[in-house]
Amino acid sequence: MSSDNERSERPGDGPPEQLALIRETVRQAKVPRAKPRTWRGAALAKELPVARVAVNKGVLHLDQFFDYAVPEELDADAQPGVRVRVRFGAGAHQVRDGRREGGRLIDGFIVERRAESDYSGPLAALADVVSPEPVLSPELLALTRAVADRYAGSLADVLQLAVPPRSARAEAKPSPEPLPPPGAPDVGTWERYGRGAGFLEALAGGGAPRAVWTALPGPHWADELARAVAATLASGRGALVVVPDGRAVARVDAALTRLVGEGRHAVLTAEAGPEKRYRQWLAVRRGSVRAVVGTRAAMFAPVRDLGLVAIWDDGDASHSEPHAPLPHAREVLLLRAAHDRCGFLLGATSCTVEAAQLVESGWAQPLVADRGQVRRAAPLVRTVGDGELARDEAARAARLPSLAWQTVRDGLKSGPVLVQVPRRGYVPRLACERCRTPARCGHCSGPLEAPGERDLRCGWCGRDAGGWHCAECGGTRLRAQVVGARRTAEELGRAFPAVPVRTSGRDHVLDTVPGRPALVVSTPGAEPVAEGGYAAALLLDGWAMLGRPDLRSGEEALRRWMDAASLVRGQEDGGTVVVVAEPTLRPVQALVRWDPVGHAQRELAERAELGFPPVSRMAAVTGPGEAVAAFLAAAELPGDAEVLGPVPLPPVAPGRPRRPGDPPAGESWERVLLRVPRGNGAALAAALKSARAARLARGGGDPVRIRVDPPDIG
DNA sequence: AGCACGCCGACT
DNA sequence: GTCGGCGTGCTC
Repeated sequence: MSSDNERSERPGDGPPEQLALIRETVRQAKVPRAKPRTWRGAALAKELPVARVAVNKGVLHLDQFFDYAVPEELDADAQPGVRVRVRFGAGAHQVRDGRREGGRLIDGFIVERRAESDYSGPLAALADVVSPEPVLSPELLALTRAVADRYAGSLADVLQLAVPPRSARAEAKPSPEPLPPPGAPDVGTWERYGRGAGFLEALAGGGAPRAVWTALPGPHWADELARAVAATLASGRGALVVVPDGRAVARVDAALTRLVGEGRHAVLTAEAGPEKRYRQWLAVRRGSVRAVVGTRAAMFAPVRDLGLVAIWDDGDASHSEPHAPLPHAREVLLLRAAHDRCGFLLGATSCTVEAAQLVESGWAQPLVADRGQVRRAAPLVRTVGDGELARDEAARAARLPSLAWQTVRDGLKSGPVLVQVPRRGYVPRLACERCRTPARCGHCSGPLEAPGERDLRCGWCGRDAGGWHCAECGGTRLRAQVVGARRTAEELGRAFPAVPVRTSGRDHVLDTVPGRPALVVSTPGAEPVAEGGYAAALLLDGWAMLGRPDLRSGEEALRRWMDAASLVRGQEDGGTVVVVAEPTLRPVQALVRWDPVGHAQRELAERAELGFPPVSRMAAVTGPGEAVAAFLAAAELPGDAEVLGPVPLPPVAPGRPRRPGDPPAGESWERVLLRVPRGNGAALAAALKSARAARLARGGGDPVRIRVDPPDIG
């Protein structure tokens, strides 16, 4: 490539034939040699002439380091951690016109300078040092290695996630001088939690406490996170906070600025352009700022002397990285906490089973408020079951129960009222209009769907269900069990014509709304914060959330309800929430009692009984049936690994957004689940990795997809 | 992934 | 005899 020639022929480079070094012909190279080659005749670095390079190529069986010779001209710049270009490929040994030809130029990172190589063949020379900026520190290398191993992925894939693309302009700018550590903050609203003050003190005193924090509902969580960061900064160490989205970043950023001023922390989000992002990242890497708040990509931020890693709302799906090897921010931060022996804080209004397990295993202490605090902060929650709804004549006409109407009407007297509706695109579950029995397929009992206005078919087997009648009451009319955001907004708007209606959803997310009476219709996750809190909330998406046949559906429904209900005033201030869902269901009861931890503990106990994650570690292998079978036959799985399946994967329903791991359109794939006891996850990942490497090396058959911690086990 | 080496059939 | 098919294996 011409650009390469330009590089290697720039002034200051040695003569190409010298760079070509030490290379005898390929034929001679085949002759067995007793000793490694010497660098006869080549102008090489005098000290440590070998650079060990992590080659940035995602191919799995190349997941190893390669040694290159360091030419004298590159000696000064070729330090550990810098980006380099190297020739890589079978042609790299060819010598033509005294210059090494062939082999593609690819990117990599120097991980180490050494005196000699343990590779027996002749070494090629580094083609170039891209920049003298050492971006891959030993700590970041160790972390990315650990993440790759945890997820049976390659180091190169993880490096791609961890090290942002270079921007020469950003590198040219010097980062600002670091500010001295701030003073330790006072406890603020952490006093509401039993061990909250002690947790902050431990951080400020240089300790490494680990906690799962169940945040009280209300607006204080961002400030409380910021105080944990400030306490860590006060100890002279760095801190890292990962939150689900840009709105949450902005809240923590603002709280942190109030607490420690500007210049002590960096914000890392995808929203900033690549150059700005790299500039912020460099400021962190260079030690100019000691604290980071950001979205999931920030989980790899190279914070110096890490004293605390924190994650907010770990149940939020955006903490799952959608690029290979699909790591989850919580798991990456757990690896960092273990590796760096730093503090760990997992906070959420609700509670995932994984969080409950960190407490149950004794690894983390719980940070919870007592029931009195909870009662003060949480709204009054009331339920309307579907049966009740069906018997309620007024509700049938208006599609909303009278309790809900009453709550909205009362709430609007004193402030804004939040209405949480399912996201558009959720396929509404259909039910008998008269008795509310879910409509099921006569052949396979799958749920019925109405993709068009008129069509009616089974969501599992696809059979037409035109002549449906209710198996319970003989009714022939159906209703959607959830109502769309727009229609609900319209109806409520018509019912309260004097009140403004605002909507917040995917296309257009409101950040805040004023404290005046208004109807605020929002999809889950997009709820704006109301000044002074909402007077009331109506949670209408219960059917959509709980109807899904997913292990997490209960936890997920509770999380979304609690996130919305947290924006409502406490019950002392009249805050009321009405949830339209069957009151006997476990997540509904947990919402009424405001007991997310108890819910997670019960889920965890159930998973333990069934051998489900996180009590066990699972991995999914998917692909064409023969490929999955061949892969399993060749893999040397750990002795205690259970093989579940294979089962055919349901084809991707038309219209459903594609997720990573979905088969290509039109293909039918199979899936096998592999299960090992907790603690043997590393062995399982290693076995999967070497099996895939062997398969790729042989070039045999269709590739399979491997997913550690599959999210959607039935 | 590329790319070269190597051991088999049709051509000057 | 030699050119070239693409099966197999390596890349510092």
